[in-house]
Amino acid sequence: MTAPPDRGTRILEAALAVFGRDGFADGSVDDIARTAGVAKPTVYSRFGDKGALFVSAMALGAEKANRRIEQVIGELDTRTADLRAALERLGFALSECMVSEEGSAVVRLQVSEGRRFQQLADQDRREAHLELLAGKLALLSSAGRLQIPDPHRAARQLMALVTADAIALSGTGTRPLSEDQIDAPVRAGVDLFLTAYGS
Amino acid sequence: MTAPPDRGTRILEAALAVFGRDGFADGSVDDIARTAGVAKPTVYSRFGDKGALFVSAMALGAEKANRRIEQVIGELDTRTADLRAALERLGFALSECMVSEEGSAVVRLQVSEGRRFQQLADQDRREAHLELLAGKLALLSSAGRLQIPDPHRAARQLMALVTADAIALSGTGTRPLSEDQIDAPVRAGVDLFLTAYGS
Amino acid sequence: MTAPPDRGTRILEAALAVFGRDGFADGSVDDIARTAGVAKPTVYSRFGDKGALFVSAMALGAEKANRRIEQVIGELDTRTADLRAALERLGFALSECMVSEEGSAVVRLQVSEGRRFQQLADQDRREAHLELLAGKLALLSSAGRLQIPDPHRAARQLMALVTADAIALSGTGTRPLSEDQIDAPVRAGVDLFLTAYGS
Amino acid sequence: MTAPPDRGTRILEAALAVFGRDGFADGSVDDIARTAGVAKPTVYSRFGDKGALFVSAMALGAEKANRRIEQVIGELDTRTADLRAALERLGFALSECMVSEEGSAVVRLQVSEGRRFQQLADQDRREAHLELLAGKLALLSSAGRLQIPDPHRAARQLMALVTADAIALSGTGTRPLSEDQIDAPVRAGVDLFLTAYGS
DNA sequence: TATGAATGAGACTTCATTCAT
DNA sequence: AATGAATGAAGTCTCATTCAT
Repeated sequence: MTAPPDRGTRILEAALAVFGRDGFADGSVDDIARTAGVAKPTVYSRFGDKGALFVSAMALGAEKANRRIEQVIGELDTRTADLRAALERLGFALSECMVSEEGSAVVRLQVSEGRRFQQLADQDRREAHLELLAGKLALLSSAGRLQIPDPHRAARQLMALVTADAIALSGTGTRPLSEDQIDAPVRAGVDLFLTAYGS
Repeated sequence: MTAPPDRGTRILEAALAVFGRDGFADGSVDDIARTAGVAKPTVYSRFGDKGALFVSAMALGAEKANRRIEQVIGELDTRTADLRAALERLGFALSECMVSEEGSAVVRLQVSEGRRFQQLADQDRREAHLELLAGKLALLSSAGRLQIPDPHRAARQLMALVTADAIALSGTGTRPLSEDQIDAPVRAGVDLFLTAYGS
Repeated sequence: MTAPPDRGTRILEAALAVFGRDGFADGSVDDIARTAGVAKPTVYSRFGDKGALFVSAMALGAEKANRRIEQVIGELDTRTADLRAALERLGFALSECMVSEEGSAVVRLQVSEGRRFQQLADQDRREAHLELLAGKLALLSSAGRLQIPDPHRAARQLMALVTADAIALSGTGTRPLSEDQIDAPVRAGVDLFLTAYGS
Repeated sequence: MTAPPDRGTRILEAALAVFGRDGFADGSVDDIARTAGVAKPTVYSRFGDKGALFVSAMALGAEKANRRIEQVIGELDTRTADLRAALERLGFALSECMVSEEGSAVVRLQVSEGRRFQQLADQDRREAHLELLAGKLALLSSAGRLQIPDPHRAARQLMALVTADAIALSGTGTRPLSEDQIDAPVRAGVDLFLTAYGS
């Protein structure tokens, strides 16, 4: 299916892996070039300098993470019979996005390097995701399954309720979580959400 | 009032400032020593090496942050007439803890260096804070002001609802927030909380 | 005649000179790089670290010294008319090898760093030299010029007799010797040798 | 018997041990002070600086080594029935002096630091030892047991013959020797000596 | 265009040496 | 006289970056 990635992509993937593992300052361009199987000057001629390479690599990483989140939200079936179960599935999947190896690496790098590279903020499509989720909730409200006066606000709240604990408990992906450590907060969050907004 | 801090403390304060500004890898011991007004070997003879210095500095930073959070939670008056206002004040104050210059620096460093320095996890007293908050909620429940079957669970949820947006919107303290960006989510969070758990 | 030596060789020559002058611990890589006319990282990328550089430099030094000794022994003419004179020439030359600037530097470094760098022992071709000399003595014995039951043993003895004093008197190359300080022991040594093994 | 050594002596012993183990450059004053159980400034106030301390420590070490050698030579019984055995015993004992832990350490330091500290040459009583041995040989010659025209010269030769191999084979005390590696050259050396000078 | 080799700058760390007590 | 703590200087090593091929 996937064609063998070209040089540029290979470099970005390598950069993402190395920066994700070692951080920006400790991730070495040498290491990246070696991992990508190219010579160092190739990296420089393609991407300028380490900072630009980092921003490009993060664009790739954020893109992947964003797509995954969008897919997860997209899969919320607003016409399901069992709404609670559907919301819980959404919550599990979102938590998984946050604590997964790759997902959490991107988050960690955004947090730790957000100050130095303000551009990283532009790569974060959080607002878009909330918009998407708000749309779903609005549909559920229209259908009379929920009573939601402000869907955007509800979307933010649902997101916070189902992901906050996974992030905190895992140390932003640093420590592995048991199934229950993910499940319990999600179920509790959905429960609270339905209590407040349920019809 | 406060006596001039001794050398050891001055070094830790300097380390916290420098690491908070530049991160662990890019924060230089030279810079820390200069900031503390001591010679570099003094730093080494006191703290061993850069990693140990970092852990010690983070202990100081976490201690400060923890104390502040504990104080904020402690100030929640469970016998207030206006419960909503009291919870909102709590939410504002907690958000402020997370996005403040020093508080967010500690959080960023915990996130970015948590992998390299697993000890940082031990400095995080999140569970203790939640216990404290759960106690307050249990009191409110006993007093009939709220209906809370599981106070620990409710504490987690309240914490998530009132702080998640401030953290996300500020880029973990990286970008300044308008008053409203803090207030609105807090008010919404408290509202949801009271809707679900209110008597 | 000799082409300008390449970078690697220049570095090794410089290292040998610096280590020979200052010892391993006090010989600085900075100094070596400057002497070789290259930048410090060039040294590191070529040779790994200071220890490996030292071992490589010693390999070069030992190689030179060994070749010289082998040549000296090789030049012993077993068919000469004046055997005493030939053996004395050999003794002078060997002594010269031991107390010469470069030769003694190698010896000093082998002695002082032999513990830390056990590999240095492998660079010492003393046994090979003795084998060579033993062969010559065996020839002389076969020709009836000497009566030598055990040529290896005799080779060791001759070597000891003609070099021990030069080494000791010069402080392993540390102090200059007068002609006579070299000549007298050599002559005495050869004399003893011929007295014992002469036909 | 021996009173508990005073502070000064304890420092010198410690210095000798540390320098002997690590060399002059790598032997640290900190380490010496710790080993001696005193504070660093005590070392400085007593001995001036590291170089002076080294020279003093070497004086102690050389003194010990010299005394031992003098005792060994002194024990050569010129009226023994079995002269060969007596000379061999002398040779073994001298070899042992050269390759023993402490003896070889002193030799290595003299070799490696002889250039920097020319004073070390004055601590070497080699000529005195040879004089002592020459006296013994002269007695043997007078008694008709040996035919020695020049006792000083013979002393030098005997010394070289019986110690050179032990020193070379052990890498100046760096590598352990088997019994035979010491014995064989000594026996061979004495044999040669007796062949040449025996009556 | 891709690379092997080179470099300037700077980081961490250690040590001999000295104050202040 | 002895010490705990402090420091200036220096050394090894690494890295982002650039020539020359």
